[in-house]
Amino acid sequence: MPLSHARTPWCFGARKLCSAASLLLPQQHRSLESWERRICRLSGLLHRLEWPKLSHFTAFGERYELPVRAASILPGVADTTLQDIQYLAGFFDGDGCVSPSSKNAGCSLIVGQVSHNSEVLVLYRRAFGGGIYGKTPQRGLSKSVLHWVASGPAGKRAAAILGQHACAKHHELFIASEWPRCALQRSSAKATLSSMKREDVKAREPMSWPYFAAGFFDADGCIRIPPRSSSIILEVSQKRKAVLVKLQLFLEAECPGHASYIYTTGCAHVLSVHTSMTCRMILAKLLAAGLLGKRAQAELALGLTSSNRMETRAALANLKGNQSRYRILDEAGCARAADIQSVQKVRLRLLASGAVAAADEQQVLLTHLKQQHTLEKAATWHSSLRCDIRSWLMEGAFVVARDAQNKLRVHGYQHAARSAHHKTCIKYLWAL
DNA sequence: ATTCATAATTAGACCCAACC
DNA sequence: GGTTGGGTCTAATTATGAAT
Repeated sequence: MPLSHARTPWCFGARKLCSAASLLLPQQHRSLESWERRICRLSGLLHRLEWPKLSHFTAFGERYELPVRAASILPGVADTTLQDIQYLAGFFDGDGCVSPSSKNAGCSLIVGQVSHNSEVLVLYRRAFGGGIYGKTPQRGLSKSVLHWVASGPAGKRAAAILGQHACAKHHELFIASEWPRCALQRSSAKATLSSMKREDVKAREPMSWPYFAAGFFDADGCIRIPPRSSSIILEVSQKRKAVLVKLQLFLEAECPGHASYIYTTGCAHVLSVHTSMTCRMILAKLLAAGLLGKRAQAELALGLTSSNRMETRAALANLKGNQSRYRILDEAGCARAADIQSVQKVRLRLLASGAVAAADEQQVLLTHLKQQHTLEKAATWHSSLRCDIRSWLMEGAFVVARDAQNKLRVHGYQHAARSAHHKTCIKYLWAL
């Protein structure tokens, strides 16, 4: 059983330890290289931290033991509302996968989702049957993942129903719903599926708020509060540009006067709405249409004011995945970024007016500010890493294997003497 | 306001195999 | 043939700050 924070003496010492360490090793004197070396070592340790396999998850206030076996009797069609189906179709367009099973015997529908966002998987099971299974345990910054799988008759029926409402994957769903019996035709169906996944297929027209709002946005959307202003930005990123174009047309019709942009980054396309008023309107409509996974995020964003900007940004970051956990600027970081931008503006103005010497002075200042910013960001990253590793070890995570470059040897937290284990870990953290 | 670059997580695709 | 439970690999996605 993991030690509780309230009772653990190590936990009481954690903050003191951080501050004591910073006194012993004056952080302002550390070079960027030194920070990067320390971050690299801690990241190595972080990526080897694993939680015990998930035995259950909770959704809609109910506890579900894993695996949630496939239902033997399919749910009735009448049990699910049209809005639910549209939502699930939107979500499937965003995060679903049509995949032939081994030897092409059948075709399964799969939706994967991090375990804290498992409500949607329960919705799929309620609507179409199928089962919910654990996939990967939580390791490092990667959260544990669950997946809903519907195969056989359940899969076929789900594909047929979802296919009527999906805009991007309706062809794939149609193939799954009509999975052939003949082996030769199955091979060809598999090949067609593969080619569809690679191409930007023609998106179908019927968009609705439950589809976009809830489903598609829940799966593929992003709510942002930029570091330098109290505004909201909504983004939807997709490999298939055609879907985003349809979405843009839908928003134009639904939110007159709104401004959105589609730009390409790498191999994906992003639809971005950055006018705060429009974003608020869209968020309100999304909530009304049954936004589920990002409901808390949307509500937080709608409560944004100029006075609670930093708290809202931090709270929003807590509700999201860990992709950028250590890159999010704190209050001081945002202030530094704002300083850099204002000096940059002054420099450009001076350059435009021909005051080259003064502009050069600003350039020197700018370089200094940027260096300082980089250094401070690294220090914050390092400090967050230390705190995370410490608290995750206390919550029951264990180190899975020994790293070739890393001299530390830590035994599984579950099996080793707890205090000895913690002393080793904290000694290690102290040494960094 | 608009667009871009980037990092890291995660989704997706493709496996396999045991079992019912 | 379908269900369950895993695995791996990498492209896609999600999220960010920052440049223009």
